[in-house]
Amino acid sequence: MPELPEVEVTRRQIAPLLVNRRIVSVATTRPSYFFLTPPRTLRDRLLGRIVVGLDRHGKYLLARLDDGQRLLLHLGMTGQLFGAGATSVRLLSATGRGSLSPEAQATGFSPDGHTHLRLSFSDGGPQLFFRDTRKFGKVQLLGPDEASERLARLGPDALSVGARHLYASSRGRRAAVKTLLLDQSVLAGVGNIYADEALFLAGVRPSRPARRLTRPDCVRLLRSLKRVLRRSIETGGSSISDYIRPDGSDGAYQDERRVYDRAHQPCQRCGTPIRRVVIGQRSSHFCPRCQR
DNA sequence: AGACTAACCTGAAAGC
DNA sequence: TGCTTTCAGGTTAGTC
Repeated sequence: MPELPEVEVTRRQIAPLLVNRRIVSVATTRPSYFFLTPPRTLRDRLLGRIVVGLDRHGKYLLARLDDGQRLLLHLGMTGQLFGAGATSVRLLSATGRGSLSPEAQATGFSPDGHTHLRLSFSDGGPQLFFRDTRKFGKVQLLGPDEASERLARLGPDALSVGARHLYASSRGRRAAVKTLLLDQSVLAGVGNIYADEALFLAGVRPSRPARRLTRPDCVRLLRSLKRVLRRSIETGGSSISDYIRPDGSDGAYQDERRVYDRAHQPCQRCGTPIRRVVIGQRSSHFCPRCQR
């Protein structure tokens, strides 16, 4: 369940392991739909490249390469990026690349049969691993022109979108507002946990038809959403089912959630038991009294 | 176009 | 105890 905050925390922790390093070997598991770009092609086109930056849009990570290609990574449900196999941290810092945090070394992760991608670098430092038990994650290499085309399917990043956009997108939609928030082509980055949390904070019931949102509703909803997302990034994300940070530690936002996975427990604001319903094939949690 | 469904995958948890 | 079923979730292809 990595959503925007977990992906952002991952981006920040993994960037030092990737940026300004030259790829010298690419190891993968067998071809599968996990590899939108086949392993062979990946290897051919990644060897010798230097990563010049690591960006995020919604739940996607995009590694920019020195030849203009972009490596797109999606963590799906259970994807984890981590570094390991450091042979010389000192070498890295000595070459002026910035030092890797000590935590980045001892991750508690270890490569196994679910580790689908391994990158090694010319400095002999830590390798980068992409592990994904359920293989809902994605790896795709895009040419300079393909990247924007691929991202065009996504709406603006949830952290940078305005209430007007949400209001406009909600017009004429009979489906639940919860579904709207989860629609990555409307806004990118929101998943099940933060949709529920934002709706609670805004006092909006997840089942409300999107077209019934007023402008003020949209303002409150977006404000709540950003607050929840920012706070989660601050606390390292939610470690609810599978997610742990690249450095191996747990996030802490799960301790702050108000409704997600709290069915039958009292609402922290009014004491009414939290309810769970299914909307758009997703479990949704809300307070029947605080959310209308 | 929007709305709804099934499929992809695996491990944990619940059911028997 | 041990086998079987159910469930979770992000995305996409397919159908109406």
